[in-house]
Amino acid sequence: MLQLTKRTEYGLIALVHMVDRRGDFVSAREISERYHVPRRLLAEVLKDLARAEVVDSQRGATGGYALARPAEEVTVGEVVAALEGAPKLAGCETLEPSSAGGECDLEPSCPIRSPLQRIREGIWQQMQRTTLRSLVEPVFHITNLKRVDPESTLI
Amino acid sequence: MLQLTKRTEYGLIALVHMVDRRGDFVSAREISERYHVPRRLLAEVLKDLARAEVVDSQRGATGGYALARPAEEVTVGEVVAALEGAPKLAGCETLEPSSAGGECDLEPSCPIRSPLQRIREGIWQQMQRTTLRSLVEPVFHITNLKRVDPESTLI
DNA sequence: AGAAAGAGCACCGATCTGGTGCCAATTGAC
DNA sequence: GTCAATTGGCACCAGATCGGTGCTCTTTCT
Ligand code: SF4
Ligand code: SF4
Repeated sequence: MLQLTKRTEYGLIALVHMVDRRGDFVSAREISERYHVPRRLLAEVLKDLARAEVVDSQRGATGGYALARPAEEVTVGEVVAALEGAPKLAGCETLEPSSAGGECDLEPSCPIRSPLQRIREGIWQQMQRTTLRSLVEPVFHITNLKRVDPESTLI
Repeated sequence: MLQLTKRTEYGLIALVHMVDRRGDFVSAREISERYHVPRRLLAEVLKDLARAEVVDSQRGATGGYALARPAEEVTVGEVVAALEGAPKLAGCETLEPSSAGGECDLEPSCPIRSPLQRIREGIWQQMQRTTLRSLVEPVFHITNLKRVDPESTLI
């Protein structure tokens, strides 16, 4: 449906909350109460982010989560990839040469396969050059855009 | 899941097939056999595209579908919007002030709402400047990119 | 010992998606 | 006029996905 899942949104919210708090472990409960997000689901999401080494996790009474890297080095694309897999846009794009083959049986005659991949590449790059820092401070985002898109109000 | 639906893919395939055939009405059956796409589903999709005035439809024995405008004036974004609604990326973005309100109950405290909208805007613009013509002849697409993105190999 | 936190896993209901069935209306060919 | 081919409209289905929860176990601080 060309829409991010709630899991990804919750993950981004949590990550933004952790920006500039390195070393300070924040519990899932705290975040869930702060933003009115289901606690258990958020925990599940943060677990996945810990697996992807986007955040560090600490167990125990005063445990929680903290950014594993500075906010400038964590991209939205990375978060999306960790929580819902690399964006595919079309069903045929096998990133890994997955063994259980036949994704789409009309690949040979499909006239839109490679064009769609080009579009997806653009979306992907946009997400990869959007960092957590640029989420919390829009200036960074605009700067990044300027670098590749001089005229912001096109069309 | 950040992926186009099969409906949209089938629609794009059909539209690409109609490029440079203005005035010639192509039946859903012909396209379905040519690309091995479910005939009934394709018909449903083309019906929606006809409603959105992307294609003209003609009933009867020699009927079918044809592009309503030249391929340079039909954008991928328009097709996506017609087949799965304008891309939202997040659940809260109400394009129309929809009466049945409460999309997301944490809007007031959500720290990622407006940043996500910016990203979505970028994706949306990319789809809107990709025309049917640029799908069938990649040169157009590259040209369009050049106009706004002088360095193609960024990152 | 006890409280607070994450890890793991299974599970559920609602929604969306891909796809089909069936019939009516339209139109051209014979 | 009749027939075949086509679109239009609607309902319906099975499977996948999504949002969310329950329960138990382990870890760690107090
Ligand atoms: S081969 Fe074509 S129809 Fe099949 S998944 Fe890829 S883009 Fe879509
Ligand atoms: S308000 Fe925030 S969490 Fe809710 S749908 Fe919008 S972006 Fe997502």
